[in-house]
Amino acid sequence: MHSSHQRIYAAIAAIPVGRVASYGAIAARAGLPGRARLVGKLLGQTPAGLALPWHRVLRASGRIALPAGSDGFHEQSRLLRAEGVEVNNGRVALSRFGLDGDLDHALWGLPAASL
DNA sequence: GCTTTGACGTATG
DNA sequence: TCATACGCCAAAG
Repeated sequence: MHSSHQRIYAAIAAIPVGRVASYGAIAARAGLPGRARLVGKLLGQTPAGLALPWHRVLRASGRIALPAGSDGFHEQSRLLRAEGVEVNNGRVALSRFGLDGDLDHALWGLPAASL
């Protein structure tokens, strides 16, 4: 059985440590092109405690989707910086940390442990 | 089964 | 860079 959220979780889990991806990229990676909102909604409903690198998911603009100043916002910034991702005022340079950029998209699918 | 709800994306000004 | 509009459509109620 392959529920859409299962594939979405898998796509998120596939983001290498120290890299980020947009909601749209996750959706596409999950075989659901154009369903970025579904990814966001799912994460919003996903209970904390689930071992998922949700913090590596940003908007297409490279900004943190959560409301600036909220707990989640700060939490996400913290988790990203802990992995070496530079976060400035809730923004990340996708040109350097994004998988969508022209960087090594080949990293997709590689288990984080092998990096 | 119809309506509302999104941690979104792209286009446009 | 900000705002506004519109598209998208699976889940939740």
